[in-house]
Amino acid sequence: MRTSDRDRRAGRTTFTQLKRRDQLVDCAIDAIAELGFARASVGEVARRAGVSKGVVTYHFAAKDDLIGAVIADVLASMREYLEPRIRAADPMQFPELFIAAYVTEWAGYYRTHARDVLALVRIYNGFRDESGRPNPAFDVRAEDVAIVGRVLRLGQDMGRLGTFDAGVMAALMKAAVDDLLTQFADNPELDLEAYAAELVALFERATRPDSDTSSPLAPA
Amino acid sequence: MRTSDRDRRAGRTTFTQLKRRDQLVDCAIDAIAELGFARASVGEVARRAGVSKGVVTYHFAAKDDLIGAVIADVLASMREYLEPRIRAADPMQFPELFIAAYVTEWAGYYRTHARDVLALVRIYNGFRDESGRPNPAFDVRAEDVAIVGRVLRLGQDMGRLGTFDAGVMAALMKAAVDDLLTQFADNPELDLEAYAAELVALFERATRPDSDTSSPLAPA
Amino acid sequence: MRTSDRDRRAGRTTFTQLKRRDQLVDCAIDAIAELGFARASVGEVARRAGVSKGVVTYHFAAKDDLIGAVIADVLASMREYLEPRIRAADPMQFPELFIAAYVTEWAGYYRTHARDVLALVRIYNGFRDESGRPNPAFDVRAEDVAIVGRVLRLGQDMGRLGTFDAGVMAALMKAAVDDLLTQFADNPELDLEAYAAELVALFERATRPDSDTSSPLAPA
Amino acid sequence: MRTSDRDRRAGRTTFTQLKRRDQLVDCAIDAIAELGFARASVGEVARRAGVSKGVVTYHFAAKDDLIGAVIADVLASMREYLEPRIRAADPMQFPELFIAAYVTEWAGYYRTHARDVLALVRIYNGFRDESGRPNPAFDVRAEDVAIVGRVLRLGQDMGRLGTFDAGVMAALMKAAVDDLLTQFADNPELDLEAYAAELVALFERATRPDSDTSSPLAPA
DNA sequence: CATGAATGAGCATTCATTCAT
DNA sequence: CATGAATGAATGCTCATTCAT
Repeated sequence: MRTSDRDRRAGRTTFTQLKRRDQLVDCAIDAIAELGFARASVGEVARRAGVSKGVVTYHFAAKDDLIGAVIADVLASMREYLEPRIRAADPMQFPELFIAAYVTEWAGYYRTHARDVLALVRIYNGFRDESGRPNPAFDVRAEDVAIVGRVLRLGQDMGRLGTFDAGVMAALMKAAVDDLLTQFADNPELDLEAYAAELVALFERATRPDSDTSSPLAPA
Repeated sequence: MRTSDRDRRAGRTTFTQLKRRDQLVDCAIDAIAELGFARASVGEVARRAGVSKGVVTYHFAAKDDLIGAVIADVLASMREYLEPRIRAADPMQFPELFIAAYVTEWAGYYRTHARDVLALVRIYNGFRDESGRPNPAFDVRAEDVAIVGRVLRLGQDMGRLGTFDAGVMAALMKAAVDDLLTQFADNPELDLEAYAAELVALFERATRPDSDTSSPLAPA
Repeated sequence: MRTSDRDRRAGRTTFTQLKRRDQLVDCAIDAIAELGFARASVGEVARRAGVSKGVVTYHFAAKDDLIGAVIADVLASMREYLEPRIRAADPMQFPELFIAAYVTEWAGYYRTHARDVLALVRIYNGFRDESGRPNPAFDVRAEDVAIVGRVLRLGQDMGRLGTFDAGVMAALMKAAVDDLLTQFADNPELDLEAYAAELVALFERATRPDSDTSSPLAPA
Repeated sequence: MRTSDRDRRAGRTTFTQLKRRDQLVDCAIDAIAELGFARASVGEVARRAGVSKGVVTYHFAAKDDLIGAVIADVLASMREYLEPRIRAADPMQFPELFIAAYVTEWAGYYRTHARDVLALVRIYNGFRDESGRPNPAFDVRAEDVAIVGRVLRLGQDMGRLGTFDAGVMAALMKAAVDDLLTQFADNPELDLEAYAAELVALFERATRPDSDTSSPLAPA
């Protein structure tokens, strides 16, 4: 996914190219996370990579392509980390366990990749095209929330989760982990695990089966 | 609060001045909400106001002063709307009702002032000084979360709210209303009241007294 | 000399007008001496006068007119101070005493009017029109040097001064008092009288009759 | 000395870079000498160089760096010309010859480099930072005067020069050559050699051993 | 592949000037 | 007379982009 669009020559992608591209994407992530989207200029990225500005232009026809590569890269890294871990919780079988897995694994990801996600958030917040629309790469965000919503709905159908609007709950779970990242970025001392545990407890209370009706009054 | 700093002599502020300042602040809010912080240049604000760039400079010595005026204005408007309404819920007496009031009133505010809060969020996300620190005007944000936390803790002490980390819950409530704004901005068709009602239900489930122990089993 | 050119109504010049003009010229002198010619904007002058920018424009059609007034004012003040004092030395009768008078009186003038002359010098150095030519008001400078030269030549003709190029000597005397001002501006502790005395001694040595040849050996 | 500060990596400076930098410094000198410091904008310098404004920014991060380069360049050129020539007069052995060397060589330098020194003087007069202090690069000026003073004092100690305040005399010598430059700039027809010769004669008269007391009484 | 050089648009800001009230 | 308001040109600077080598 890091191969230049201008790579006319029969899809060839040399090893050097790949290395350079990755390095540039990496430096871009650093710059964006550290300085914010606005201050992360092409020149700054080149400086951090120790190369000339032209190199960036060579590998990415336009700055937007570099940003796109950052987005794609971070999204891929997120997927690579989260998907197997969440799948391991077997959400289709145990949707009620999915909530804990979702929150916990996001927190786990932040522990090692806060910088990357921070860059992603900075781009999400800072980048609008001329019409004011956000980068289409972020449609994936909405999709993710939709998936979470479907899992929650499944849990409800299975009677393992209580009554609530699955869409709202899914959006809130996303908002919760987003906010956790922001807090972590502002305060690196934050205990991610403890915070995540609190969130899990909180969401479990909010989603557990409706005890009132099924009820402790019923015979054991 | 929109009176020029350069108006040293006798604090005089003419009506015209006030009107222009308000107009400029208004156009700045529009521009920021629509185009994002980065694209909301002084020239763009002037264009929207139908005046020359110099007018902006005349009323606001520097762009930061304009942004500061936007922040101050929106914060003041938020306070003016929210404070009496939330106070009316008498959070000191009925902390458990505060949650509903908090979420509902924020949603109500968004119905008429989404644009303003959106601008505020855009500034919050887009503005970093050279050291990367956010605008100090936003310390108020942390304070607000702290206040919510204190109310929740009070409710716990009064036995009206269950066991949970009040700080985490307060942060999540803030994140929830922030996210609601973002969704509303992306989709103006969103039913704010319905969404808010879901959030209220959700947070009430998550914060209600621990039924297991206090318990319906106890004699009437 | 401080009356506005745009004073259309039958040459009338009210007292208030005069006072304002003088005040503005004064503030302009302050601003130029303190901040340099470039930073002495119309707005700055107005600020120092405690009036609006429009007042300056009202009294001086253009900024150049204000600068012209400053030049004229300071030149007039210099004349008023120096002319009678130097005339008192009776240069036509005693050209050899003129040198001491010239240097001493300039130094004396600086003691109370350094600020004014400093402003003049700043204008002289900072002001060029589009073609790069200095303000024509400074032709007076060359005239002054010419006059000094004539006095020196007279002294030579009278045998009271030695052999030297009167033009060069006159220019150097001007350069000497100019330099004295600069040094005084940089270091207000400078002892003007002592410095002037040294200069006088120096110039007397350089201009005294050629002792070797005309000589004390010659019969009375 | 004209190498960019932004050229961190391995101090590499290409030939082209050097040429462009020199050209820009040259054009800056021209612009400043011709139009004065205030009117010598970055755009003007670029126009004279026949390049876009961005080129100047590319080679000099800020305008101050360009000005700094002009100062450094001209000072270096002055040193390169004057130092060996004045040293050749062996001022430590013959301080009385130093005066002639000093004045003559400055005049000689002006013949080919008036434009450069003029630019330097324009900068000296036009550049103040916000606090009103002149550019620290000009401390060298005071140092030079101090050195001249020391040579004069040495001459006095050796009995080769008369009684006078060496500091005042040194300052006047500097003022004299400065003034010579100004006159030459205003009038390119000026005979530098002749003028310098007059100055030399003048200063020799002013500094020669005190003949009155020691001497004409002595036997022929 | 990589570089340095150059470009030009855009930005915030300063400032002299104009003008209605 | 005086003011506040508005204008528009110019300035220093940043930056994405282009290109010859």
